[in-house]
Amino acid sequence: MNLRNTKQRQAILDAIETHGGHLTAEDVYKIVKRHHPRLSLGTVYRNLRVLAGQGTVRELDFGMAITYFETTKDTHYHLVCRICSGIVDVEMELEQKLMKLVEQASGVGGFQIENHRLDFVGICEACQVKPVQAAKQIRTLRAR
Amino acid sequence: MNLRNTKQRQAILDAIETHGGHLTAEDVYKIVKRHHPRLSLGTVYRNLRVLAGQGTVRELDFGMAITYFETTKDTHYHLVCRICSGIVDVEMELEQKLMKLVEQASGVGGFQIENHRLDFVGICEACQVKPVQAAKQIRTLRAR
DNA sequence: TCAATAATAGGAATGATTACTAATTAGTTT
DNA sequence: AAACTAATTAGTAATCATTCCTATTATTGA
Repeated sequence: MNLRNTKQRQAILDAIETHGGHLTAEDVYKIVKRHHPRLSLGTVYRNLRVLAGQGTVRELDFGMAITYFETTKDTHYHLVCRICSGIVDVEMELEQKLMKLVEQASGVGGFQIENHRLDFVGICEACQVKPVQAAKQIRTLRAR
Repeated sequence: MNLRNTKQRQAILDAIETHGGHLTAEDVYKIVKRHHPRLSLGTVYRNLRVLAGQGTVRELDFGMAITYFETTKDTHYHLVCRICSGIVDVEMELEQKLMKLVEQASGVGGFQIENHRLDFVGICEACQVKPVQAAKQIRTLRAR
């Protein structure tokens, strides 16, 4: 099953690399559709999975019933606001420190670690000020 | 909106505290239903959310289209197998180290961090041996 | 150019989770 | 203990992000 370099796949990757981080599949769909009007949402999902499998893009799951995607070109972690679901990037390089700590920990056994996910949950600056309006948003986001 | 101590809510919490970690809402439903035959799945979801809001249980989202729940009584992190979706616990206490590192990082601004999520993705011992059979499983798990 | 087959568009199906509502309860007050 | 009130429940319908299915199209290697 050799991968082919289709226009759609390339355009999807371009969209993710051009627009900073944290795009939903729907976001990508809207962006790419501008130049590929016949694009199908299924194509977006399929390619995002392919690209994630290659390690070209990273899937982000914050427990909000929706998946975000970003390029793996830059390494950073995320602050997720539990009120408005906003995402802020934190520049940090922890890879080696974390790996060292895990190796020392008990329970790892023969598990072969490939990568890790770390994110911080809390309340962003804006929501500390106006908590009420923002509160509605998360309910909507969580709904399916 | 004062919380009440219903039999169902207590039984749901008991189930999570009794059975180690990583239960799905469906798991909890089946366990509690044994003693509360008229239990509704919606009641389980609602109470899991209430308990998570209280900080009594922790929600685990590994990007597998399903949410796991566990008691917050013990602190540990998780190794998630990307083949069979199995979960292994790692005993480690990083809270303070991580918090110190984040404070030094750039981009945090006025964000008020309440807690964090850290998990490691890779391949468990079993799936390193027999990768083929296991491969099917994840597709099923990911399907909605 | 041409065959082989990966990928696509479009739409239907899936399934975890949430929403809704009438009936039931826990906790409180008389 | 009876009455009261708001929280909670059971049961079921609805939601919606994501996956699946299939006929058609496009890419690539020969």
